[in-house]
Amino acid sequence: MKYYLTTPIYYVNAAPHLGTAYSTFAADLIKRFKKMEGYDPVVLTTGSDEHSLKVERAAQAADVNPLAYTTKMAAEFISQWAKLGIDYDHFIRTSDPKHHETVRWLFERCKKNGYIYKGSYTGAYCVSDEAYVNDVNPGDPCPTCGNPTETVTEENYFFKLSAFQKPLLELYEKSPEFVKPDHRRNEMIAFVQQGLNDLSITRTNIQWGIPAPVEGHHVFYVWFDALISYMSAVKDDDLWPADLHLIGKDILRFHAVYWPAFLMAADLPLPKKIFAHGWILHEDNKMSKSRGNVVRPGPIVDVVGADALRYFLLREITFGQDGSFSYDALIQRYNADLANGLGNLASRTLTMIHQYRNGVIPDSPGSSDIAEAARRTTEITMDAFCEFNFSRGLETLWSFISVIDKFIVERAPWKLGKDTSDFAQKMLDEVLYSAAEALRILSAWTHPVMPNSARNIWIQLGMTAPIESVTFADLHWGKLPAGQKIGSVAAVFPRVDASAIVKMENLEVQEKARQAELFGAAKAAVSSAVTPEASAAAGGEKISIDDFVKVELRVGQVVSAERVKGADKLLHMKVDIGEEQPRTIVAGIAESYPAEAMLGRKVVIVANLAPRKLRGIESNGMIVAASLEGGKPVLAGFLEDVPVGARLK
RNA sequence: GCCGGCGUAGCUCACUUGGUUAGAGCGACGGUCUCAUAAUCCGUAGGUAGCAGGUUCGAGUCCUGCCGCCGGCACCA
Repeated sequence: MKYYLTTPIYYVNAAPHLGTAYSTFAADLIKRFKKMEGYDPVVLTTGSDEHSLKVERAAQAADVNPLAYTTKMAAEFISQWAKLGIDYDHFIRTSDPKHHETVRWLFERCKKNGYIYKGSYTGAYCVSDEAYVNDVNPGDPCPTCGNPTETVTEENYFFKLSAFQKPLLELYEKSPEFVKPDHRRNEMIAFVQQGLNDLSITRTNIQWGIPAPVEGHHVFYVWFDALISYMSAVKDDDLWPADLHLIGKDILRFHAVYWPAFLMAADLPLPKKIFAHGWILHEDNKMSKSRGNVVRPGPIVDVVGADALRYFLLREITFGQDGSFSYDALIQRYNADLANGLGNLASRTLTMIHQYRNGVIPDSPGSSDIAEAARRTTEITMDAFCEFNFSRGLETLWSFISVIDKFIVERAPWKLGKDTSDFAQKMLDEVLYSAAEALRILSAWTHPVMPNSARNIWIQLGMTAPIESVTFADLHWGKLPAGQKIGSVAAVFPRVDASAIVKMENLEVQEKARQAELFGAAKAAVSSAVTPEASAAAGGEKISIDDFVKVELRVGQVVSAERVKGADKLLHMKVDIGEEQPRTIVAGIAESYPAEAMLGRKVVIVANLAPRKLRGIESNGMIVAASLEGGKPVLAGFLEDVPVGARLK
């Protein structure tokens, strides 16, 4: 029976970091686990999401065509995955002609079934960026460049998402396994119950995208492109539907709502399961470029190996929840679990077999207590892994390790070795066989999580069949052949000390610089010292002084401020900017600035912004604040005292 | 603001439907063994189960209120 699973396809504007590596590690683990369960073939798809205006611009700035640009970026992912030892089968790029064909095919099917219509899309458009701005109301300032947006209407193709409210709710109801974990499923139900709006699925202002098979220039918009790659990758292989889409919680809605709706519209089978995992936090903070706390996997792999990182992430973090990464915690777990635990068990067991039995596995049925412990360990771990509860599964395996360690100490084989009586020698055989057999089972079990280290132990045990071919049927007690000659012993997880952290941190600095150069190739072509983000933030083009003076910035003083009822972020203020009446301004700053703190405060106001109603209150202007990605706004202010009404220019 | 979740030892978490002195791993401390990677093993310390009430013979477990944290939506950016 086949098993087809996918990672998200990764957007090529940023290099792989710990979060993307995490998704991919987990997918790789599940692939190997499913193989052990006996599924065949087990196919894993990953890839790159390459179309967008932003990519088009970045390529332009780098003075290369978009395909050349994204090829370079995709190559970075491919080389990272190689370094991390990811065993994927397909790397699908959305720029692949095969994918273009699939997208158009799916579009035609949806259209034939009556779920596509041409309509007009009205949205906020930023003239200076020449781009539609999503999730912004017309008249709001553009989030990228800050210029006011305009309301523009454009002919677009729409997907009738609204028609799928009921079918989706039925799907969630009938297939409780479709969205996992359960609380995510509940969120999706709540979201769909609120009603669904049709989706605009094409754009006319983008060149770098998949042309829609319609009159005029229309290119498919992100989700009616990226999602379909899961299908494109295996279109000819009879693998659809996917058994699992593994994703991060941030893109759940697209996978759990849009994607099944597209497929239903096209009358195609639905994926079996969408599993949303959590985020990796860096020392309890969300990783983001603007905070500069992004951790990359490469340096960690260079110092402690990919297996150690994989083990850490999957053991430390309950799969599905957010979790925290720190170099410190990594090293601690490495030493405690891998070096002192599994590594040491392998080392002591194999050394004793060399020492007392000339490197030959003794002939003994082993201890029945240990055999029973092994059986229960497999049973519990199997349940945990089947539910993708990897941390629980690993915990179970490690408690088995401690059972063996305890068993060895109780039987004291080093004493038995000195006792030549038959009884003692038979007992010694039993101890050594039990430990070795436990080790064989443990290495097979840990193979999906730590492929290289597990193979290492497997080979040291003298096993000849490739560990990749092991299935759970091979895990029964007693399958370790007596008389087998074991290999030479070498530490699988040498202990590391705090200097490893320094090494990783130093390498991280280098890796950051390397990636910045790679992904910042645009900067050389644009202008001397601007990064791609900065140039994008500046709108990608220069404006004249005339453009600037159109924006009337004035100093104002807050004369009253109160929270807007029913909104977390809104502050309703009256601001004196030297006019007869104070202006009414509603601003989304309440989370960082309580009303009391605003009273009397001098602020910078965009005075000639078109009025806009927010929660029923007409706002006449906007307060200038630094807006950090994912962070709270910080108000602009002055170091010297400035009279109310003064113009900024 | 609406909906949902969580709050148990220094850290990470467990405790099946309410039932004896609330457990585990890591970390700390003390001891032990010598096969082993200053590893293993044994032991010790450490918890008013967020706070306050209530139901009950009995509550970490059920109910209410409050405090704190998180997620989704709204809203904002």
